[in-house]
Amino acid sequence: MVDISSPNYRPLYEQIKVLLTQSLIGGEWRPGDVIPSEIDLAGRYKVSQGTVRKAIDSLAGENILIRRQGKGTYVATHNEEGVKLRFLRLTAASGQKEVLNSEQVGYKKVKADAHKAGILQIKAGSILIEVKRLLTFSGRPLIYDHIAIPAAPFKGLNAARIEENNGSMYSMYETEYGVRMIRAEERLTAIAASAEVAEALHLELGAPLLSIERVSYTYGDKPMEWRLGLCLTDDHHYMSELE
Amino acid sequence: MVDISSPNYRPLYEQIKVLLTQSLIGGEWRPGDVIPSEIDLAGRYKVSQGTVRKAIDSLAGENILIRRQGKGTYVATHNEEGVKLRFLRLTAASGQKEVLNSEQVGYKKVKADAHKAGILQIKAGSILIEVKRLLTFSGRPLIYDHIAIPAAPFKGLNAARIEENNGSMYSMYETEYGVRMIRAEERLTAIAASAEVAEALHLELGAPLLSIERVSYTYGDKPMEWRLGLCLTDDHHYMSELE
DNA sequence: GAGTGGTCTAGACCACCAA
DNA sequence: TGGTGGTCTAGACCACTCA
Repeated sequence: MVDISSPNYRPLYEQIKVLLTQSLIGGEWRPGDVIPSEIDLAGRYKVSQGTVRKAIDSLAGENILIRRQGKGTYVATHNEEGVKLRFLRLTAASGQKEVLNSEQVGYKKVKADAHKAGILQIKAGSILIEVKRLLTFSGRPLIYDHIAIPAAPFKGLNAARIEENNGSMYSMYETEYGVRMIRAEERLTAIAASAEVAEALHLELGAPLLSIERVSYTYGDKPMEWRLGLCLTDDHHYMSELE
Repeated sequence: MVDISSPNYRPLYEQIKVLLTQSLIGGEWRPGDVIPSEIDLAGRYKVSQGTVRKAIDSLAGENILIRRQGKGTYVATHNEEGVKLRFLRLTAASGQKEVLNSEQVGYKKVKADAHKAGILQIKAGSILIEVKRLLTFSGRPLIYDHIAIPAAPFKGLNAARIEENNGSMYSMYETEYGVRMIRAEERLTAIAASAEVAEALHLELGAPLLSIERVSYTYGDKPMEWRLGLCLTDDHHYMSELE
């Protein structure tokens, strides 16, 4: 029970939502786990099942939890088939399903410049891990990716580890470090290919490319990854749904 | 009341949702109107207030209805400040607010080719209205727009009418024809500027542009507008939220 | 104060799943 | 068969708006 007459009143179900989120951050339930049933949670927090239900509904709507009738409520994960590429909006113009492959072309640790430090909300000069890679779709190189993450939460990460995970960064973050990305923001522009990228993607200098700058956020809306993808879009496009 | 043992069982609130949508399509409640209160609707459909509430919640989540505590539930509209440019994802890199202006550079009626007819789900050869225009942001030309809509639902539309509405197409569709767009899909690619566009946007031939192909849908997910925007993105970007 | 949407509860029953 | 989430109801009370 909660004091309803408090000056900074918040609906009960929102408070429950915060408590659930804290259990997720704290690692009580990890990606892929089943969380306790609605009735159990109602008992734990001393509220009705309907209130817990509303909190879970909200988290399920944000793709943080997944409900499965008859089985239980699960912590969402990037590991399952079908959800693996949840943040990838690039699809073939033909609609064909494609085979993705990742080839690592660079790995280093650097000090964060002011720009990236600001975006990732860390101190300028903190250590970043930066990865460059080439993504091929059905054998054709299409994306030149540049990824930066703070080194601190990813202790022990190295180039070989990424290779082992076959370039599936989000799976690796979850499985090995318990860091789950819940949402991302992307900024798209059209640019002309630089020499470095033109060579990697087998293009002419100055060819138009789709530039996708992405910032990914983990629980509590904390930014955890910066990414710049330069994409060839002659037979692919970026899909965006407006609602 | 509804037969729950029917073979093709659907939750009551979904059936209510369909009934509400039909009233929207039929024009019983037009954009900007207040719909009856939850209690009234519960009485009309012979269900509990909670069931109506769930149906309305769902429609509100799709931005089709808007709830205002203490006042009532409204049919969403593109006419209000703040919602006017709901589908415009292009923002200044600086984050500055901008003044938009539209200059019409072309207006004609044509027969639909197979491609557009397929997209708009009309017969090839049907009459389309096609508009070309130049959008300027704070005085600078940034988007070269090409718009196509079926002529049939927009009887009496002409170039002057568009000018009167100052290029705000979605407002005009609603206000003058009762056609409200509820969602859209966009496909983005990077292309090189053609001669026509380069001249309009004061660019060099071959400069990289963001190409945005949009299909907009009205109630019942019926496609009603095709649009191709070619955008200069040297100091603007397209924002996309991934969840 | 009357009317609206917003929250919360308690309880019944249904649909789905696994053992 | 028992446990889970999903639907539906009825009723109480709160917060907001406006006359």
